[in-house]
Amino acid sequence: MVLLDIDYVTVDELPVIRLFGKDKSGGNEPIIAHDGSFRPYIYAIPTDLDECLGELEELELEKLEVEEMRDLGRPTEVIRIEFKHPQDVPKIRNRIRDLESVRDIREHDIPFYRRYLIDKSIVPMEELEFQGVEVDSAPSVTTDVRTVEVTGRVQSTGSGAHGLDILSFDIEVRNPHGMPDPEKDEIVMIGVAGNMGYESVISTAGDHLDFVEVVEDERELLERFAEIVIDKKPDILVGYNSDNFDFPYITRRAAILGAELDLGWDGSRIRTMRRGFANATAIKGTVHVDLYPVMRRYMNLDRYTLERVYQELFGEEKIDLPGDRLWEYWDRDELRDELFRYSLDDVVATHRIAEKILPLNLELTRLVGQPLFDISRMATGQQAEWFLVRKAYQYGELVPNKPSQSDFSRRRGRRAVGGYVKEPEKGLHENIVQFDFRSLYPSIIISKNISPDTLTDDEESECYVAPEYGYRFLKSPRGFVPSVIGEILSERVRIKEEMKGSDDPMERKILNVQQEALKRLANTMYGVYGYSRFRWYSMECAEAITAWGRDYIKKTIKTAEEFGFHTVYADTDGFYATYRG
DNA sequence: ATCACGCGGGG
DNA sequence: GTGTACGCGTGAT
Repeated sequence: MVLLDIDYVTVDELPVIRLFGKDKSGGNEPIIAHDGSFRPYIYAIPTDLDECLGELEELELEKLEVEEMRDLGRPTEVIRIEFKHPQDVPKIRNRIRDLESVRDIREHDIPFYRRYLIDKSIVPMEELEFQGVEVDSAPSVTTDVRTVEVTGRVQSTGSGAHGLDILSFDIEVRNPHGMPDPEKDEIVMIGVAGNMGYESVISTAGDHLDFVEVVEDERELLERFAEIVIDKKPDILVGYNSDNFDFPYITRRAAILGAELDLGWDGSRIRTMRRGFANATAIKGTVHVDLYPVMRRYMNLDRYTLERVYQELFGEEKIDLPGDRLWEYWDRDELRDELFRYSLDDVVATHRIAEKILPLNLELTRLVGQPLFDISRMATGQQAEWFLVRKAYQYGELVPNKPSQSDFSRRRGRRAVGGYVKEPEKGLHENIVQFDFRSLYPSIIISKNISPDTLTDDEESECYVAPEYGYRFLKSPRGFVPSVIGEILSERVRIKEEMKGSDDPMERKILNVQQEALKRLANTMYGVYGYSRFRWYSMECAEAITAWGRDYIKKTIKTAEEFGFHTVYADTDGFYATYRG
C-alpha cells in the first residue's frame, strides 16, 4: 500500500503505531495497519557509566542498553533507555536528566511516530510492504477500511506514489456583519473539485445551474460534503487557508446543526489543533493539505491571497468578488449566479494550484521522510532539520537537543553577514556577460567541510581556515552536514543523468521534480546554520560559508577584470560584466 | 535604537 | 501528544 499518514493509539497501556495507506493496485482500498512492536526510548550521556547504570536501575525503567554513538563526531558511550509508553518520556525525562551521573539526555523530544518512521526506514508517500493478518475493522463511516495487524517485516520499497487522488474544497458563508461568525452566519455553498474533472458546488439554491447540486438545508449541505469525501476517497484533501478558516468553521457549524461529520477512517472526528499562532486540521487517514502555508514558502509575494497566488502561478485572473458583500450576491436573485460561479472558480483554482505544487511537496515528503501533513506545514528549516534527524540515525550521530529558551534568545538577533553585493551601475549596458557559481553555498560547505563537528580550536590539525573570521574546520574526517549535502547533490546529479537518458515525458517530469526537491533541500542547508531554533545551529558555520562565498566571488571578479571585463552588478553567487578589452 | 503589538489567509 | 510553535512591519517611546 501507499503510506499516507501515521499516528499511534494506546491499547492495553501500550502504544500501537497505525499506518494509514491505500492499496493503489487493489481498488484504492483504505488500509490501517497496526504495529505494536515499537517502543519509545531516549539516550542518557553518563558522566560515569557504571554509576549511571546504577542510578537508572533504581528508576525501574523498561530496558537499559549501552551503545557507542557519536556526539558531534566525538565517540560517546550512551545509555539507551526504553519506556513503556511515549507519554512516560515527558514524565520521567527530567528525573533522569537531574541524576548526578547524567551529563545530558538526548532524543527525548522526538514524536513517537517520527521515531518509528526513522528507525524503521519507512517513508511516507512510498509503497509500503508488510506482513500482517486481518483483524476486525475499527468502526467507521468509511465502511470498507481494512484493518491489519502487522506480524512481521515492514518496509518502504522506494517506489514513489504517483497518480494520487486530490479533492479540493472551499466554503462560502453568508456574513452580512463583518467577518464570518460561525455562531450565526450560515454556510451557503461548498465547492468541490477532484482529479477527473469533477467540479461541483453544493448549495440550498441554484438548481438551474448544471454544476450545482441542490440540498434541502445547511445541515444536509454539510452531510453531503462529508458523503462526497467518503465516496471519492481522496488521498489528499486540499483547501486554501482551510486550517484556520474552512475546517474550524465547518466543524463549528456541524456541532450547532447536529450534522454527522465523522470523516476519519477510524470514525474519528475532524480535529483542529491549536499550534501557537496557527491551527492545523487533521482527518484521520485522509491527508489534509492547506495550500496557504505551502504557497507562502513556495513563492515570494507581498500578499498570498488565492487570487494573487493563482495569478502569479498561471498568469490568469480568477473571478474576484468583494468579500464583505458576498452576502448581497446570495440575497439578491439577479446576483446569485455570479456567487455560484465565484465559488466554483475558487475551488477550481485551488485544485489547479494543488496539482501544480503537490508533486514537489510529495518529493520533499519522501526525501525528509515525514508525513505530508507535517511537511506541508513545516518551515523549510524544519524540513531540513527532520531530514538531518533521519540522517543522524543512519550515521550513528546523536541528535542535538532543541535549543532551550535561553539558547534561543541568545541566538536570536545574531545574523551572519550576507553575500557580496555590488550595486548595479546606472545606465544601459550592452554586450553583457553573465557569470554565476552553481550551488555556491552547498559547494562551499562540502569543499571546506563546514560542519559543527569539524569546527575546531586545534591549531595542530590540518584545517580549512575561513577568511575574515579565521574559524578552523578539520580537513578530515568528513563532517556530518557536508556528508549529507554531498549525498543530496550526488543524488541530484544521478537524477539529472537519468533525465537525459529518458524520452518519456511523464518520467522526465517526475525526475525533474525530484531533482528540484533535492536542490531546494541542499540550498536550505546553508541557511539553517544561522536559524536560531535549529538543532545543529552554528553561527561560526553560517559566517564561514558567506565569508568564503564573498571571497570566491570577489576573487573571480578580480580575475575577470584582469582579462578586461568590467563588472556592472554582482550579487552573492554571480555577476554581470561588460568587455572593455 | 528598542520594544510591544498585531497581522497574515479566509467570507 | 517524546504537545503549546512564526517572522515581519508598524507605531510608540
